[in-house]
Amino acid sequence: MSSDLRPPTSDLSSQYDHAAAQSKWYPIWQEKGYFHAEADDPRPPFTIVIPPPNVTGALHLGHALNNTLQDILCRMKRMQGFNVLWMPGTDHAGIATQAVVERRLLEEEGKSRHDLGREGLVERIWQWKEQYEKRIIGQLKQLGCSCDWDRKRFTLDDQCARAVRETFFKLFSDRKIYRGKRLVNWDTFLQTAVSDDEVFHDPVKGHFWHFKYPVIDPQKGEPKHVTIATTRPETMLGDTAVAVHPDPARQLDKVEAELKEKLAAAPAKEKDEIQAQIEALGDRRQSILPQLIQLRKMAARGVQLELPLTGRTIPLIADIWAKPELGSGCVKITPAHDENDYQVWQRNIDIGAINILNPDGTLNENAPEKYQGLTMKKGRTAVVADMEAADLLVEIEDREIDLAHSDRSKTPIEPYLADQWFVKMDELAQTAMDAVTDGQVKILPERYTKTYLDWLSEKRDWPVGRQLWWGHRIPVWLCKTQIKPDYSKNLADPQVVDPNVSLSLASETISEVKKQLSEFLRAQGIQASEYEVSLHDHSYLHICTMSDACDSALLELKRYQNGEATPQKDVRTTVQELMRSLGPIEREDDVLDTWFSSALWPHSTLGWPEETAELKKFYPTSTLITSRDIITLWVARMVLTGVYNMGEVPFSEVYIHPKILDGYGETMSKSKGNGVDPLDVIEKFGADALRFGIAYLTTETQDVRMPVEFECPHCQTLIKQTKKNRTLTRIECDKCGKPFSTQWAESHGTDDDRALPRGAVVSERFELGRNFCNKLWNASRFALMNLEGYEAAAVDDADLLLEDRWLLSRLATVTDKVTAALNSYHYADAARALYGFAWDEFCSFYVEMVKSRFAEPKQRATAQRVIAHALDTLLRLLHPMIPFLTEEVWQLLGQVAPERGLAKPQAAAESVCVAEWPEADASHIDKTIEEQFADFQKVLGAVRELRQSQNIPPKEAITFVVTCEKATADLLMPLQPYFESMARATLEDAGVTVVSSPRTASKSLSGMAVHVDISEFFDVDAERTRLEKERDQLAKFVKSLAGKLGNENFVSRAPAEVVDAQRQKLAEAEGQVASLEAALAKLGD
RNA sequence: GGGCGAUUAGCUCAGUUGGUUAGAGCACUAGCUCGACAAGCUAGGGGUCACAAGUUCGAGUCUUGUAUCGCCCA
Repeated sequence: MSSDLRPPTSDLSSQYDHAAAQSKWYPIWQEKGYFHAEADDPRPPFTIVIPPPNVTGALHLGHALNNTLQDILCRMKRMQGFNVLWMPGTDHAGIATQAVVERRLLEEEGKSRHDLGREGLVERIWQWKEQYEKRIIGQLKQLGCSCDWDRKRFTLDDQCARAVRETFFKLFSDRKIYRGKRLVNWDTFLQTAVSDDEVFHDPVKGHFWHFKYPVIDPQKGEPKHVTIATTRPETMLGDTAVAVHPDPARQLDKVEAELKEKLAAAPAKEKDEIQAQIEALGDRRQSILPQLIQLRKMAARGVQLELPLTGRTIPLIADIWAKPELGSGCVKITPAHDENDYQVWQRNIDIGAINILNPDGTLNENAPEKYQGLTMKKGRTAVVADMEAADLLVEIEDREIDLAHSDRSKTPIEPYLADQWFVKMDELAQTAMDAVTDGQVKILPERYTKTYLDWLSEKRDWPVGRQLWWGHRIPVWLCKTQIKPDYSKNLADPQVVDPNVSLSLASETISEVKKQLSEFLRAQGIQASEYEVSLHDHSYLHICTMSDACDSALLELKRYQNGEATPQKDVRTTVQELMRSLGPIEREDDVLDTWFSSALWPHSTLGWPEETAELKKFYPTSTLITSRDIITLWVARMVLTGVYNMGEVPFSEVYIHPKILDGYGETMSKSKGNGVDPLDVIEKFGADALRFGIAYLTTETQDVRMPVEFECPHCQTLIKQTKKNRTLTRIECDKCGKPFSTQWAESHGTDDDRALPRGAVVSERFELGRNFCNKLWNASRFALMNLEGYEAAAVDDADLLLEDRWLLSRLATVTDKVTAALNSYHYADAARALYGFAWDEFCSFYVEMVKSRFAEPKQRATAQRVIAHALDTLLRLLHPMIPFLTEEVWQLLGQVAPERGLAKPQAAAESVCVAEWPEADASHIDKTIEEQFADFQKVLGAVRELRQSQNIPPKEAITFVVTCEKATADLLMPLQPYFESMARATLEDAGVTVVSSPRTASKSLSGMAVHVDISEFFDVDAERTRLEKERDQLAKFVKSLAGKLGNENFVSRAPAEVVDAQRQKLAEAEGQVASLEAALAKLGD
């Protein structure tokens, strides 16, 4: 694969060309099949399933983070010899995608989904999906992700559909799927229920209307009206009761006690306010309590109220939801349109519930005729006006209301009572909790286990139906039986949803229907195993189908019912019977919640329900890397379905990574205009820089703030993104004044805006990665330039110089550190270790020191072998983070040094992708060598510092001596050439007694002192100032140490080694002070 | 309202079980084009570790409280 390479010579550019490397290597990796995993590969498997990105839109920086982290792990594991499968794919993201396509349809063509019809719209969404899936996959490839593209899946593809159907059928057969009435968050724009998780709350300015409801036939002394207050007056049309607290006096006591407790604990500035509240409560005892007690008695008597405007009467009831401490103490109850009122209804089932809304948010036939068809907003105005006209409006207060909005359409949510499909969660949730508490699934960082367990422990049933067209259609047919069961038995209240009760009670009565149905279906060639029937609400049949053939058969039945077809003779009698006992049969229109299909992702992608070789080999997967906001929605549900379908958890570890925020600490999103397209970063800095930057900032505790800038496409000036300018469609450059368009223009701009050149959004935080890549590139160039004549051979330890041993020792340490860090998801630690080693040790010292050795024929060969080996190891360690650069250099290195290694040189792998992951050679780790080298570094640093502080021009050669112990002197003297080349300084002597020139600038180090001869550059004042400053600093340190050691408590209670260490430090520091004093004395006046 | 997390240099962040004079990158200052690298090199300035109390011989690190910010859940 090296045929198309340039020769590795010095004509390589001094800037790393990331674009070229990216476009060259990715296709080759793919052709070579490095990313493809086979089930019959005997090596141990390592599997990650990608958190499938939504096909809603292109990937943003958060995805880049998520996928980079996965890729780093996959690439390392691949090098470690695992059979790595990274399963890629995308998510159909039901509601989100349909909403995007619908919005676009409306904006661009002025059409609604109803204009297109179900098939037409779904067709459009498929087109959208194709377009964005392509873009997303392109982005992942640009990023360097080593996914097995031969196995790409989509949550709505045939394979996933099979898994979904199988799972649904299994759940249905296990009686874990039921249909119930629930108050849902109704999005009137999209006309679908949205889950709680898709709702956000926004405070808006609103009002509090106080209404009077007349009491019917009040007894003497009883009030003629009951006052209630509401923020949503139009819902009164659906009221079914007014509630008063069952024990208002005790409730007031309770509230008062709580307030007093709060008062005692409250900080001074809040005390006044709480005190005022307590007093107000006291007043209420006088003003309102007697009346509430009276109302309570009236409720017990069964008093009815007149519900104004409707001609209905509603009961006054007693319920704890009424708050005697607030407002009038009474509350209207609208069970079909308020969560709390719904709960009241559950406790007082007789009051019933009245749904006054149409799916489109207008008032329906349950409202009085004059309001029907009005929107809620218009209904509100009308109701308020009519109440006022009837003299039943008491007052209007201003009030801020926390209003629920749909995350998808951004319109207000209407609570709405609707039939919904649910998955029973009690047992399923428990299995998912057990998996984590047993330690079968480990969540990292550990604190997120709490999020997971807390959510599951609520065991709330999962509403899985969505009134959408884009998704897996629920495979159920519904119809009403015409056979009336005998309800003379004492049935549970039909309003209470309990499928088990209904089922057992009514089972006898439907056996007849079931028999007819199975006869019919058998005649159509349908097996009993292909469908499952259950009874709902005593008279509704739910037929869950497992096959398309079964659906066709039922469709045929529907056609008979509609008179569109006539049954064959042989089934005619059966069909006639069936048609007598069944009402019209309809297929469920709803589709499943997207998370239903994503929940199956780890096993559905591997072929379940087929028992595939892949499933056997790669399930359970190894690890899941995802972001914390879907721990509950996705992770928990994958565990639950994994255990349910496979009998085994889907993965053993879950790593939750941080989130990328913008410079203001806000989450990035397209809708805020502060998103960053990874491609912009890749174009400007390169994929390697992006990846390294991401790894570098992926720490365990913190989310990451990333201030972002627009880059002017005309002059490359960076313009800080602010909350204000991020939603402009065009910006004029601060510097060149020319306008450019922004990403906001794509969705909100005019054609004129979009015609302008686009300003990329980038962040200077990726400069770190770019600079690092460039540094490595140049260090590699240096090595390549000097490897001419390289011959592989075993290197004898005796031939290694101090710097070689030091480098190898450090390399071994770093190898261990990086491996351990990556294995435990400490990406930043790994990145920082590599950055520090490569830049500050390999480049700044080893490369500098080895320069002179390349000029020495005798030393050249060993130096070449060591540097080739070190570079080889470094490339392998860095490859998971910066795959393109490392591959580029790996190939170049392979041309001049095809065989590498110290003890036993071996042929290098054909690609760094498949090279072996380095193992630290423990025999190379040598603390003594590292300490000795540190002495050298200190002396070199002192010389450089003195040179600068004395303003000695860099070109001037200087001489210096070092006072130190003999052993140190023996170490330093042979390093003479390095002082020469790295500080342009000659070490003339070193030892216990050395003769220094009369005029020196000195620096004292622990156990050593460096004296630079400055006869020719002498600046007494500068030197004195510097020495004094240093002495004062040290004196302070000495004082603090002496104080510490003088403290009897410290000496007696601290561990001996700590005390000893302090003593040693003190002695050293005192020595340094003395030598500084001496140097000062030598300066004279 | 409940839970989780954060607050360290102008900015973005590290700082392992408490133990040197608290680190890095960017930005800043001064000097440097020496054949790997100006996206660079050398040196330098810059911090009361949010605030308060406590535990301890010793606190950026542990405890409690306060303030501010973020996220999740109701």
